[in-house]
Amino acid sequence: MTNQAGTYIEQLKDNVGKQVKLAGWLYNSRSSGKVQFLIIRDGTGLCQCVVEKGKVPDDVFEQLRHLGQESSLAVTGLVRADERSVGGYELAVTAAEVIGRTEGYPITPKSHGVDFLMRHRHLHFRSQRQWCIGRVRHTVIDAIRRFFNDNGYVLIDTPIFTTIVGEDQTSLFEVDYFGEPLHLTQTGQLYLESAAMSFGRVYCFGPTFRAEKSKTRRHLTEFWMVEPEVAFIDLDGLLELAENFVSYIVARVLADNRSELETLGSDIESLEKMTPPFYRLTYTEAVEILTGQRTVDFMAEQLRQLRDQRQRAKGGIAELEQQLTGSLKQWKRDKIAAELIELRADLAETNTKIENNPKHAELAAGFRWGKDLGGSDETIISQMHDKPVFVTHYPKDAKAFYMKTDRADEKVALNFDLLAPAGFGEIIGGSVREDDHDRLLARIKQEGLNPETYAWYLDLRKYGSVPHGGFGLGVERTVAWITAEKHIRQCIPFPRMMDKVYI
RNA sequence: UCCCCGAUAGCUCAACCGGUAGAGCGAGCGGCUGUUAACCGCUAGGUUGUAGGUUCGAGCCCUACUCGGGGAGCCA
Repeated sequence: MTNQAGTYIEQLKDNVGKQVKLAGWLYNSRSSGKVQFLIIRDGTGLCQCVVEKGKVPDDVFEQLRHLGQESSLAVTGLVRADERSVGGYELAVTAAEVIGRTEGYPITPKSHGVDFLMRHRHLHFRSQRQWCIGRVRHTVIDAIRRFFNDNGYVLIDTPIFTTIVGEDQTSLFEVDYFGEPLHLTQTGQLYLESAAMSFGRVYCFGPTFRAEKSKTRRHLTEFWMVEPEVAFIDLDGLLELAENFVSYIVARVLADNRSELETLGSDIESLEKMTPPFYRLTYTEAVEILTGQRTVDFMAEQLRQLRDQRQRAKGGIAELEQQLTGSLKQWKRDKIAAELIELRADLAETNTKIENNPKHAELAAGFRWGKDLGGSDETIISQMHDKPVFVTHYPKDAKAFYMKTDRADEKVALNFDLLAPAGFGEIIGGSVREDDHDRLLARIKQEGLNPETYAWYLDLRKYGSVPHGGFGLGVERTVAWITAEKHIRQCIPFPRMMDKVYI
């Protein structure tokens, strides 16, 4: 079967003045009696198709007038540039053919709740926002592969069924593997280390599974992670690699998906500043900031701004309510009622932030050296910076057994997290790996892990051990940060969350 | 596992002190030759999450449960 469309919407700019045929779905339509405006999407973009009475057969005009949202159709017409149209081009329709009629499409052009949209995920894809995010995700993944492929890295596919524990036993999904318990991978890193001793620079890229009982906007039980691993590298080398890598991804999205970012409301100006070097803080410095006056002031200022915001919202609501008590035309009342709903939703969100602010301030102030940084602590640090922040040298006891101890300060590990700016939080975690056989063995025992299971991993330290390290970047968190999407469940096609799989 | 919030029309939300449940969008019909989540008129659409309780009377108060949202811990 040949493509029924002669032309895709993204090609319209090269076809001005020509007659073309488009095939797509009816995204929205407006009618003005003798002229109709059909917004059609075809996967490559949106196009306004203008249907004038008399320019098409009367029965076709009538059929289009009653066509439901998301009906599929093919339209033929003349391409012309018009500032008033989405995308700047429109089609003056001369012929149209309905392919699949639709009645009662559930997702309307008005707002919907998260749960409703998730239950209609298979249809939600068609919405503008999801379409934009999907295209950004595509670019992010392509940029990830290109960066490593162009810089001498070899792709290694690490297993999804694993016999080893990377992070924490409790966060693993167990599967019955012909009667034997195995686990779904939570990192490819350990396997990757063995590959790094062969190829030097390697990376793995695939789905990762974590059974953490986390119900937050930055958690999924199944997510995609890319992990490079490099032989003969130190912590500074890793930080440099990570900042070049992240900067490259952002630059690619800015180059390939600018209009999507605009539609999504991303902060393009701020993304353009994402160039090396990023900020560097040690964990100890981060703790000093969190427990110091700077954070007290910062949180107080934030609270003040939130309260202002709340006051403004309340004032707006009161004013609108006052207006409603007067005598008004019905349409005016309705309009005010709609505005009230929006203001109340904003107010509720602001109230939640106000409620959380003191809790987070308290958590930060009460932070003691030795704990891992909490989500809210990361948020505070990242909110204080306009570029990503590396936090390095965490207490080794709070970190995984494979991380190398800093020989200059045995209390800390040679590791780092990368926090995306403006409150997005952690998108990368990485470290230099412990390359001393006896130290690693001791840590494995200390964690209560079985050294026999890790015999092969210990072998890597017996035969030509070298300093090496790597990191993992979460794809969905990166996409969420770049697209300014609040929840990472919107950044993966079919999200799997704690206790919740929709379709 | 813990803390906070919520559940009312297909969807998003109103309903003052407890007194017969209302809008917008969507659907259907009609009007309008440049609309931008178009607009205007009409029509249809409800066992207020479930089970109890208090009351002359419960969407509203009380108890339990179910489901959903946000956050903590943990993490990419």
